[in-house]
Amino acid sequence: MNAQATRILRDKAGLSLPQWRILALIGSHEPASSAKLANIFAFDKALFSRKLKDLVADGLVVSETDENDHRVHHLKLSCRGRVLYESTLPHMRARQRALLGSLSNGEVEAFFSALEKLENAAGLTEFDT
Amino acid sequence: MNAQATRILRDKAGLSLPQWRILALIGSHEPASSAKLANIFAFDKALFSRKLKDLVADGLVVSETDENDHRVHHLKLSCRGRVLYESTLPHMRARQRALLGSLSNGEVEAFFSALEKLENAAGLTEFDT
DNA sequence: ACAAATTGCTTGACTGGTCAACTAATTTCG
DNA sequence: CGAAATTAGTTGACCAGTCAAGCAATTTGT
Repeated sequence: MNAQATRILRDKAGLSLPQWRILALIGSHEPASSAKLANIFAFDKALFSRKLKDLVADGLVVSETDENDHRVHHLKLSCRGRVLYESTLPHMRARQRALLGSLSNGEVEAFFSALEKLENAAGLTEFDT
Repeated sequence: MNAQATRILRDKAGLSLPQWRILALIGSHEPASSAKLANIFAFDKALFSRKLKDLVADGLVVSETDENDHRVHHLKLSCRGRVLYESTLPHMRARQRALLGSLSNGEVEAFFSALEKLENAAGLTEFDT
């Protein structure tokens, strides 16, 4: 599944998967969001920092430091970034529909429910024995 | 979940996750199996080769080249390897039970069924549009 | 028999991802 | 105020995993 997404993004947008995730995160959380807000999305801050740097270098994202707090950077898509985001989004939505379309609504719900339970079980089990 | 397994293996056996997977693969497919047989288990052959080298260097696995075909290596656990395998297996089985125990039998079945469908959908969808 | 294809495996180069240490800016609190 | 704790973000080091190229042994086809 990962490889599929990677291939689509490379062919359609010239982006890596983490780059797309960040671009989409910013695109869907504008007008302003700091990396901290993105951090809440279970996205490693180190990876975020590095891939964001690429996006800024490519001119897809503009980052300007806050006036009051010089630590925070406000991120938004550049014109090119927004165009790329909006032209890529339909492809990724289509992929998502195609993936989830192989399952019934009930199956989708059960799948995510089970996944969540597994995650919780993995996190809570201590195994000090 | 991955991190949980990694921590258990580090604490109980001093193994990395891929090392354990290889050790368990050999341990459960003795008396003899070449890396090719392991390759069928969706295990990247490059990673297999490198991690196997570590296991051999650590004296947990013995590798002897086939008499007739000098390309293939027959792999089996050393004494220490077998002891480690058999002492680690219960911990990993307990983990698996704890994980799957958070789900009903029906949920487990539905989860793997959905996962398989998703994998197929990802593999088959072409997205040439 | 012997060149060409195949097979088993190794190596190199690269991306993704995680953790810990670090810097700098800011807030908290005695 | 000013030292200590917190927060935002960067960097370094490392492991997992994948892909392609390579090498040597073997099989195939003529």
